[in-house]
Amino acid sequence: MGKAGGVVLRVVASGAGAVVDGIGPGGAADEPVAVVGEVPRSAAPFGVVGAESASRWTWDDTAHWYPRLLADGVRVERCLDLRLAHRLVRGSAYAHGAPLARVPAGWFDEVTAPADAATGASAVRGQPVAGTLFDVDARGAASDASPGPVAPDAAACLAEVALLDEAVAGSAHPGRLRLLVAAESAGALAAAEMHHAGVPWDVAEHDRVLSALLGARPASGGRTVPDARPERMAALAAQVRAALDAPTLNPDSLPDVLRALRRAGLPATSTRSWELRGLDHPAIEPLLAYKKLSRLHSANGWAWLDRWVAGGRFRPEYVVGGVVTGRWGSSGGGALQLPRQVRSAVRADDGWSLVVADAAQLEPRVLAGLAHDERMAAAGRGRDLYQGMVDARVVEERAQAKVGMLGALYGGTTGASAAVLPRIARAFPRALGHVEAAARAGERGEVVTTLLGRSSPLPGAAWAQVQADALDPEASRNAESRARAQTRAWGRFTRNFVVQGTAAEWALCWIAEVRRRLWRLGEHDGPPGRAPAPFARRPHLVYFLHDELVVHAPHAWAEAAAAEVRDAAAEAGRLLFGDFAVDFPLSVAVGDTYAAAKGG
DNA sequence: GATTATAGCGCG
DNA sequence: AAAGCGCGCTATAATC
Repeated sequence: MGKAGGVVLRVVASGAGAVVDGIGPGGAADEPVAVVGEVPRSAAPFGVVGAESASRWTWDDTAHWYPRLLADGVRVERCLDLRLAHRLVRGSAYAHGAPLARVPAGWFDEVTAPADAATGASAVRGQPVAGTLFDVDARGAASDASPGPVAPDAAACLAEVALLDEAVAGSAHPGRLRLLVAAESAGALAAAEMHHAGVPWDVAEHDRVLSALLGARPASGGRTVPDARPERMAALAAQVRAALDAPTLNPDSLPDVLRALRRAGLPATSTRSWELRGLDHPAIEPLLAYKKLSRLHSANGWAWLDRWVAGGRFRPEYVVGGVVTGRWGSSGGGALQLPRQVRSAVRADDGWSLVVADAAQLEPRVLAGLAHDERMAAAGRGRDLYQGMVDARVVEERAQAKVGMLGALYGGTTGASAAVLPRIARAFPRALGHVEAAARAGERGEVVTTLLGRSSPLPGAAWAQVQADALDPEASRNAESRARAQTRAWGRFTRNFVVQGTAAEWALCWIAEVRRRLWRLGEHDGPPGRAPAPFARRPHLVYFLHDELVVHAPHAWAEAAAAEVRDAAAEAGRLLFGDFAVDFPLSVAVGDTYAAAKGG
């Protein structure tokens, strides 16, 4: 028995592949804890998974360990990800006085662990890393050049647990921080599981979409042809060249295009689509069409398909905590930017369905809860929030509500948004007051914090320098206006941070609840599908996009899964806002493809 | 020749 | 028709 912070630890097995399991004194504040130094090839023999589902696996980095377990078909119910927890708690204004905040930056402060690339690559093929499991951990002993921080061993993990426990217990909001850490950790599990399961991808359908829009695929066999554009793109390029009387124009070269436009007498200052749309010239239409197709071709065309889809699955890497606000990032294939054009290629396996859910007006609803704005919460209760604003006579039309609300969240100061902002401010003074306060704090260079305790970064040294320059008595007007612009920009960032960040917390709770509930549904007794173990007979998450998720479920279980997704959203709202009632309605659709389910 | 920066556009 | 926030990715330009 060892004691670390308020957590009692019990050694289950030790040595190479050490697993340390433990049970805390009880209560939500002292969850059972397991610390894993190294994970054995299959952890099932240790009996800490499944049968003892109350255990909370604790490890340095979910993204490093969990893919190996999943490759063995092992699912972990709960975990504490020390790296994610460290970054959250250390950076949180709620815990600013703790010793944790003063330890020197080390391995736990890295955004992503160096060896993750290899782990991810192996998981892409659904195979465990052969022969490396008990080898020297490559993360600390990096091949050559820069050594970097050393990966923590079990003792370092235990020390980290103690520091975290102390910091959270002594923080301004221990309950919120615990929920945040648990939700972030659960998100890491979900992210690894989604990578493992993959998005079911219909390559033939994707190819049909591309061929229909782009025309015949250019021959790629043999050597590369210099001007090997798909048929439709080549035709449009020819039209643009003809219209601009520029026979050698490369439509992919921005300076080239800009020069040609100006030579044609057009007042273009850039080649951005929205600017081109305002110009009147026969070259514009084919140029815009070309750019649209070019984007599809380069970002999500055949090359993308070849590179990112294998075995009927798209397996992006989700980067939990990869965005300052707490949203996830992604790497590999642009998972969070899948254009609508190709979403029909996301297709359930035979005998399976997709449940596609997205949270309606998530950010404004979160703001209502965050600011305890009862009138705003009421406007969204049981209905579309923007329609509710029309019904309450805040604005005349739904579109005004939407554009005005977005302006409030982002700090818009111009156009239609600014025009309706005063009416929204009058109707919802608490909500608007909350984001205004966040903006003012940011303008003063202060930190702002989400509901559960994720704090914004401080502006960098360059920011301070610009501010200092402007205070110089001999500062130019230019320097002053630069400083002012920068101040306002940081205010817009912190204004949005509290809302986007708290919305990300809601989404983490949602996805955590969904994965827990889906697993509880149990195994379907039909034949196994094409999903890898442990999900072959179970509904499972396959895609997550900020306020939207997709579940892949055996056909007969799709409706049950959809119900769980809805209930999970309500639960997420309760977890964040407790007794303050805010509705979080979802649009949920069950269908064969992502596009169909979205009504597109 | 290899790297880094930029413009532009996809998503929420 | 876009602005105001947050991202990732690609092709090309610029730079070493």
